[in-house]
Amino acid sequence: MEKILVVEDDRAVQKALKRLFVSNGYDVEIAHNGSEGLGSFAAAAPSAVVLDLRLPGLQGQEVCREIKSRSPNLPVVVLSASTDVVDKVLLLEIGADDYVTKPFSPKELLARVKASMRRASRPFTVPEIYVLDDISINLTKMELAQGGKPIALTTQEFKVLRFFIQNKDRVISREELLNEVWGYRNYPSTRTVDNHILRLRQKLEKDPSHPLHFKTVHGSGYKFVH
Amino acid sequence: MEKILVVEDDRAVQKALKRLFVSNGYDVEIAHNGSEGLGSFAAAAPSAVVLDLRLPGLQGQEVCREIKSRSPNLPVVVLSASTDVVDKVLLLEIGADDYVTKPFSPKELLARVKASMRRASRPFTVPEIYVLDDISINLTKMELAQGGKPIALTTQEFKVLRFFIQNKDRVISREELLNEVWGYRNYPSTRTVDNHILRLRQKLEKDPSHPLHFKTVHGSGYKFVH
DNA sequence: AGGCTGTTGACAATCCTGTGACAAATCCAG
DNA sequence: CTGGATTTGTCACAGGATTGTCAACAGCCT
Repeated sequence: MEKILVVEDDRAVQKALKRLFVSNGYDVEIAHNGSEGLGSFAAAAPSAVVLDLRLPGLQGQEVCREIKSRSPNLPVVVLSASTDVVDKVLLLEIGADDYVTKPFSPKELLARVKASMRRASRPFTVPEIYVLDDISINLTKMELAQGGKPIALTTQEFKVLRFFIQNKDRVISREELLNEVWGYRNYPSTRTVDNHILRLRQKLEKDPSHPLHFKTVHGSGYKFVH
Repeated sequence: MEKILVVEDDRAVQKALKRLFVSNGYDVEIAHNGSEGLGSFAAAAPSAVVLDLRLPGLQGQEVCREIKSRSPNLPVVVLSASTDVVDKVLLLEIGADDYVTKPFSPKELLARVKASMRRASRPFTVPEIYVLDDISINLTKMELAQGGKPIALTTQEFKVLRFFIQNKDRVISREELLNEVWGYRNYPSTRTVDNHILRLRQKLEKDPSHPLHFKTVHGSGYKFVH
């Protein structure tokens, strides 16, 4: 069974989190402060960490940084009070995978933890440069080129493309795509997804009306094949 | 949020159960008698049912049997007075997953309900690729192939196929299939099921008029064998 | 303001599904 | 065994749901 480490000093929140995760089939390990958290992290080998940024003693940020330096792929979801200035740059800097502001809905927290674990468990390492027919896709530089000539993709288009490459052969529902690429906050209509697929087809497929790579799976979503 | 259907005529017990489950993070639907229970069961799509065996009107046993015939995997936990002769054979016969005798401790009931839900949610592990004669069925990619050539299945057809594979050797009634594949909301006619079986036979059987895998069990439903 | 991006809504095209009708098979009572 | 009743197999079709596509709009950054 997958184990989740909860680092949190507030007893009431501890209890609520424990109940939430246990009732959803996870093991839970509780740590009351930062140093205890680091100890448990080493001893318990959790699959994910839920970390309150406001901790007595060793600061939450430090704990996060430390965990991430030792296990870069272990997902860490951060809790923060809504009054805190949650700076995305800070979160990025300390290596958090996601964050939730208190008060949070249990469902949302659970969804985020699950999502981060799913991302982390994807061992499929995608090469830096992915070659699709005569198009080369540089996933880190966010550049595409076809026969020496660059192909322009917008940021969003690129995110969608990358997600499809990372999940090639798997049927992706519009909902999953919205969750994973757009994030939980934004929820544009599903029509948006279709349009992005349309643009990717127009830019990447030889014959956009008979796509070879971006297949539609009627009633389910889309699938990238190669 | 997971919903629990409580079928119980005693107001006091209703209240206690509702409090118990709600305070532990579940949704609760109350039905006061058997026929109401069956109605709620169809409408509310609960994750578990707590059922008092002593009901006015339609007997509790009948309700349990009925629920189980429609959704064999839905956990049903039975309440019975301690003076009742609780026969384990009877419970088995009507399909109950567990039982608790009154007076019961809330903690124990909760634990049993949770346990039965956990058991039920454990998905029958099916290999990712299922091989049926010369057809390979990739259950995650939603792809079928026969001798290198792909076989096209619609989403609905695929869902039906997956359900049969997951329940191989078991006789599936049309009603159960409608519940499990189509969902509680939609209720197309049972003729629909026959047509989907027909299509699966045409696509997957060597001789569709003499099916080797999708057997019909006259008067009961269908059975997938392999 | 002006250009670029992302999103939305409308409409058409396409695909899928449920339904009913009839034929075939099966069951059952006599 | 036999005939009628019930259940199932099979087909074609219409309506509905899903998707492709386009144009226009809103938001943002410069």
